[in-house]
Amino acid sequence: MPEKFTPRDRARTQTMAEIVAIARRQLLEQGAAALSLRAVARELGVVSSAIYRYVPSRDDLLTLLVVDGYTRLAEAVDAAVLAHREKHGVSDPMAEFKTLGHAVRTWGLRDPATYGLLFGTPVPGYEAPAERTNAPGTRVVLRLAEVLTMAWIDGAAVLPEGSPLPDVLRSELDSLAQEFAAPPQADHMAMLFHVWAALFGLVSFEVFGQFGALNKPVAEALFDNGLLSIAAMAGLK
Amino acid sequence: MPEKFTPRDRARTQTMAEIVAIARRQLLEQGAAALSLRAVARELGVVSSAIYRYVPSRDDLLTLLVVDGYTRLAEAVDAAVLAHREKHGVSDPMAEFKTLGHAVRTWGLRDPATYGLLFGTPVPGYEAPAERTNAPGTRVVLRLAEVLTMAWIDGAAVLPEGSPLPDVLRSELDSLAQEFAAPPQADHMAMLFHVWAALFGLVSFEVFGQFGALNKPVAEALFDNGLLSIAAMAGLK
DNA sequence: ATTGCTTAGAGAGCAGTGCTCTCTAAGGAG
DNA sequence: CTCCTTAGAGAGCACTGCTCTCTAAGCAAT
Repeated sequence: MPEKFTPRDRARTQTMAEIVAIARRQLLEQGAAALSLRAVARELGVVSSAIYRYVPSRDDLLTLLVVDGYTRLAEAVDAAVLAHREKHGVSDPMAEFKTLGHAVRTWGLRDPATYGLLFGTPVPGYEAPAERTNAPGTRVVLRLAEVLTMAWIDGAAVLPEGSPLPDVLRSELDSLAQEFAAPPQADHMAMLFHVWAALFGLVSFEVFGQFGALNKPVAEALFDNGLLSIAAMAGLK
Repeated sequence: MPEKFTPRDRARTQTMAEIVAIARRQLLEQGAAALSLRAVARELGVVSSAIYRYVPSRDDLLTLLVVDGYTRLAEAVDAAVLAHREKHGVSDPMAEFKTLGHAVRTWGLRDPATYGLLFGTPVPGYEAPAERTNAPGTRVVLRLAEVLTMAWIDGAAVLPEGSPLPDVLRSELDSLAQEFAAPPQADHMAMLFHVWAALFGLVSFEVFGQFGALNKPVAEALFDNGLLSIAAMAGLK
């Protein structure tokens, strides 16, 4: 089918993009709570009621920004990891893990408000529609899974032994492991999850300022050290 | 000095307590964003301008709730750990660590809005005044430090070897370690920090619903397993 | 080309918010 | 009893999200 684009269509998608751009800037500069449809409309040069032609509600604007944020984060992470591979080959999972971790941290520190929107307190009364956010929202975990899985396969990482998983958990994780190409089993899935949570715990504490003001080089060194501990937790050397 | 309490004084502190109680309930039921001074005033049976006699601003109300939240969390954690000690003695740091972790998780799941206020996205434009929040805000870490430190001292936990800390970090952490009674050195402080971050990463992911809807027994088992991995990271067996 | 549906935007309006101001009445100390 | 302080009332300002109705322009079919 030919799919015509009338001038109106083009104007619409352009206005839409402009709205997201304006909202993103306001989010960056003033935080999520200060994000206002009226302010966006004002900046767009349009009366307040008019943006409701484009965005049905404030929550919907947030969803737009959530999707946008997940996508940008995933792209930053992918770019960092792939650039590393480009340069050093795929043989160093530890280095790749560190690269991934630092990419997440750097991105979060650069845009704390969006980071908070993605990984912080959920906006009350608002639930991100899974069908729109799931795909972009899982890209980083999937990349992390790829890095760790490769390490586990080729022996660069060996999962430390622990007590066996309880059955409820094992069966759940096994079915989840099906979706991966190769050998990760339930134990690997559990560890992947813990690494993921620990990494974001580290980043969140720093982005959200949970421990007062650490000066930059100290914070960086601490994060670096944290990545090493997390890697060790996963059996990665 | 005699410190008289006039009827007015008593009425004031009582009204103050009532305000916090109402706000807390509203926070629990509708989340931080929906917390409104006017709503609190309404429920207090007073005209909207009147609560400004008690609370100078909305942000200040939030501070009140932050302090209140930190205190309640710390009390829940302390109660759990101390109850465990009461029952089993102080000889099992692993069990104490798990008790502490579960206490944090349970508390967070029971009052997600307050948990989010404490550990989630900071309210933009609002900075918790350190002189009021620091003391209650550090109680849980200090308890965690106590548990781990005891384990490190009596050999129940042995810090895994890693690459030495960079100097900037080491000196910073060493001076921080001064504040503790006994042997923890910079490496221990770093690990304490990572354990703390990993624990809250785990809890936050669950409280904030970062991974869709896991059914309860699975989530519990996963968390349990996560605690084991974190403990292993700290060299705790 | 004219008809007729769809759309972008304007404008007014509602109910709610935080916060400030002024005024009244009661509390309490000298 | 006097005089200062305080709790609360009430009006008002500037802002929010969102809805409604109306006008003018886009666009497709006849």
